[in-house]
Amino acid sequence: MSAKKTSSAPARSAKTAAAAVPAASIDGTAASDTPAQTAAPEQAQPLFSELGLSAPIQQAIDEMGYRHPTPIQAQAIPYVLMGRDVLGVAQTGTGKTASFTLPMLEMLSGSRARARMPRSLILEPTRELALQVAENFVNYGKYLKLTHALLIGGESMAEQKEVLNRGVDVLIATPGRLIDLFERGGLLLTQTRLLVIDEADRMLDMGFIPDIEKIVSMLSPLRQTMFFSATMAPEIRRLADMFLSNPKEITVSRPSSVATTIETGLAVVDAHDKRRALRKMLREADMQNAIVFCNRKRDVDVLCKSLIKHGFSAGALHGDLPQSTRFATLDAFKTGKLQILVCSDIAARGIDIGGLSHVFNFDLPFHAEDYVHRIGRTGRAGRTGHAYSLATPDEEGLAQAIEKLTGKPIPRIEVNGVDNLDWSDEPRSAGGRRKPRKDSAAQPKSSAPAPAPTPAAPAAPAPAPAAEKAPRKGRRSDTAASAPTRRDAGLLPPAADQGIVGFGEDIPAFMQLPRREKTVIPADE
DNA sequence: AAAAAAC
Repeated sequence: MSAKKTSSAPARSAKTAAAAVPAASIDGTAASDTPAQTAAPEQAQPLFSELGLSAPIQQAIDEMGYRHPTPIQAQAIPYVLMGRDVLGVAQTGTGKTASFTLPMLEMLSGSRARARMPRSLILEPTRELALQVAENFVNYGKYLKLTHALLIGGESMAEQKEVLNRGVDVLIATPGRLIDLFERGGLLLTQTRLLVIDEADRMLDMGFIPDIEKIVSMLSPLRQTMFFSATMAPEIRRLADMFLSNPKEITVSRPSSVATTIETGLAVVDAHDKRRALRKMLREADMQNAIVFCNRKRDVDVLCKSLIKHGFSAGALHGDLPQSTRFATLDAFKTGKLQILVCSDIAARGIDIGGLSHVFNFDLPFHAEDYVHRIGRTGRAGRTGHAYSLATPDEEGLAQAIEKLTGKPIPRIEVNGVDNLDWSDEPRSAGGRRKPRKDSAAQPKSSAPAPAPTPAAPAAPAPAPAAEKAPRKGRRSDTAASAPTRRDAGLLPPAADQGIVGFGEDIPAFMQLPRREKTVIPADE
């Protein structure tokens, strides 16, 4: 497949991209996620060569060193090739992605794409997952002349349109951009006969289902549909009934229940001690690489900066970062250039990183099920994983919800060098949810409180601090004396990198507050 | 409460 990417995604080593398909054998034992393979190794395992894939695809599989399909692959591929709808209940790490990419390549290899009419469509909830699927197509389609396009937000639409105009065989998309482009007339889905809805449970959580319904309604009812979800909640079942017709249902479970392959621990500390506690844990862990989850994007930035400041090799990943940074950071982590990935729940599910030794929860997740997804990033391929969490004394409820869901208590652990607390302890810092900020030096605070940074700040014509209260609007008309600019027309965001101009010495205090992207790390010791 | 996803 000649990879026509609309993204500027960095090249990926075959090893990491192939991680969705567990290696057949590394050290003599089946590096499998499935009980079928570990429980009955003496049983003859199916071979890829028996699945009816043609020579170019088989050769790509061979070259990547795979001989045995995973259970979901062995079960799904024949049915997909038969033209059946498939309902797959499987998580990442089971080889799910190749269970649809391989037969899709086979079915598409006979003919060619037509302009603006993709022949197949794969829907993914996040851009990172979309990229991961695209890499799968590149790897397995290397001996086919098929094209694919990545249709995701955050990147140039013109470029994506151009690729679509030339015609693509496989379109891999996140819902927002797909609908956007469709509504602009850049896309026709009438010829799309293969549809994959991946990570359906997550799409549901993220509120994508109306979008998915809309997209499905654009497709021909003659299509073949593959629908994947990690769980089969009633709501998901209802969706499956709506989108699929007489599907072959395939369920594969992951053997790694939390207890057996992941060692867990929970330390209760004061909020002020969290970063110190984490550093201690990071230093004392026998750690190859680690993901650290935070509940908030802001905290991801703060924590990552702090870790770097303390000499750790860390990078940040969350949805407010530019797309190029997101892909580059993930790639650096996967290839070992970064040891620690600090992220939001953007990476809690789906993203497949081979050989991750540790997961840390800097915050306990709000929803217990997210805990399971987060720590499921480690403990793969037969190795013991490690998942350690930090909690504050007021978060007993979150911990209990997790223990109830998993049916296992999380052993309490203590971190050296910080106050190890108990649920009954009072938070050290009084004053409710917000910690009192000790950032006096960084922020020039005049005796009068700084005005809120709302451009709409209405009449406040105090004489002396007049300049301080000047709304941004005034600044614009000041700088753009005569000719209105695109920025004035609201076509461009306010200049981010150009310092503050137009005030001479009298720059309003609020404009000197740190910007979001210039994260200030509050003191923690 | 938070995160993700379109400009």
